[in-house]
Amino acid sequence: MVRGRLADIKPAAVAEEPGAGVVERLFLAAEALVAEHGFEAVSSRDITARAGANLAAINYYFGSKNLLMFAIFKARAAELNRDRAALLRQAVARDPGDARGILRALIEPPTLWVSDERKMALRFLNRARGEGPREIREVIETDVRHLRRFADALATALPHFPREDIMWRLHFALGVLHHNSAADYARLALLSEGLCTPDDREALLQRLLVFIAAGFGV
Amino acid sequence: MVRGRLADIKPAAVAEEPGAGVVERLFLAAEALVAEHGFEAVSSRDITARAGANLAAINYYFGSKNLLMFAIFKARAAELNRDRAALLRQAVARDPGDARGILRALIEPPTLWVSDERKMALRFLNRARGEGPREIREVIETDVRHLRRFADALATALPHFPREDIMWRLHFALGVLHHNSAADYARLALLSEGLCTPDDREALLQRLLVFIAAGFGV
DNA sequence: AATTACGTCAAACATTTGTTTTAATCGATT
DNA sequence: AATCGATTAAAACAAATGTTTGACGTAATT
Repeated sequence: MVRGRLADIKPAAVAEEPGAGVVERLFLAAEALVAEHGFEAVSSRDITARAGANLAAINYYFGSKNLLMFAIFKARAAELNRDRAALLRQAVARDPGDARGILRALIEPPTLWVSDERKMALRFLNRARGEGPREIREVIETDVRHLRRFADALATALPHFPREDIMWRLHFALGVLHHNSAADYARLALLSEGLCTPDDREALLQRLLVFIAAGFGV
Repeated sequence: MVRGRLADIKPAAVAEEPGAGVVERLFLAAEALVAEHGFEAVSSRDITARAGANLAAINYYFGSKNLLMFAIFKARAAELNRDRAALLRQAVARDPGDARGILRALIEPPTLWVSDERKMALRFLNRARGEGPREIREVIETDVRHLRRFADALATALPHFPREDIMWRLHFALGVLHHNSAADYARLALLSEGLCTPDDREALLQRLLVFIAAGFGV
């Protein structure tokens, strides 16, 4: 009786082919369902039905429903952080004093993730922040290593800023970025009478960069 | 057999005295519990236990648990909107071209709501945005009348801005404001190594105003 | 005093949830 | 071919959920 083989799972190896393994299908089904309907609205039965798997599959392969969610979160958060870290490295290597480049490294990945799978990943991560299981939210709250890289880079680029200022503004900038769910865009589209849509991602990236960089005075 | 007396309820009349009526106690208990633990973590039994009421009281007085949540949401959202609208009126009457004053009207109420009851109300509203029942989220998405007042005022104050720009920046500004849960502050405190805490509300208001006004170029 | 409406209470209801169990099935290796 | 481990399948499980019921008491009204 083998159970809870979480250690064996390679979360990055997620294929989209319909004939993919059960583990991948569960991963993608859970991610898409949560992205669309939220954590609480998605049951184990919904996930296994969409994945074409048996109800027991989640517990067999992941140990529990929450561990499945945690695996998805870890995989997607790692992808996002990796993209951001790479851009941050490039920006700092190019010019350590270019605060705008550093901010762009923070903004660009979530803004330009536009493939279907990536969109789902982003919406999953966005939801996880507020609705996700306690284990996930704790990681988000307590693991600040990724953000500290940006804080340090910004402190170097803006030596005249007190560190407290850097932190607060970084906090505000993250607020802008997290406020990017489909629901938020729906309200914006309604408010602007269809004038503002998130379709043109390059334009959105520019708007975000201009707004946030202005907040940093650069 | 009388049931679902929602129409009779005056949500604004919320007293804090321990001897208050069952309706008020249910209202405050549900609000506080949701503020602290989130919508999904709070059951009807939790609420009635905290309110010192019978399990059936929620359905008797409000018709259902969701209608109770909706009543709380309506009451608190109305309070917040009323405060903001009053400040907006004053700001525009003082100087229709003062964009910063308009933005302050948007920022000040949620930032200076510091009494225990008000803090609970804010955390409830913040949670409602993402985790709340569908009915609440639909109202948030579709009822943009309140925001449109600010958009119009900003458009008047900043005539050289294309309306699209106003809308996007207002959208970004709301992102900053919504990003104000206890969890977010916990992460900020950790990230800044205790440097940044939301205790000094006047200072926080100033920081928010500076950041957002800069985003509007004013 | 009788009646009526209102409020409270404990109990039960029907669902749905995540998880576990037990058996059957498949596939490769011996 | 036989065996053994890994996977799938169906069923059952216990716990928790929101809601409803019907009885009981009480206070006001007729």
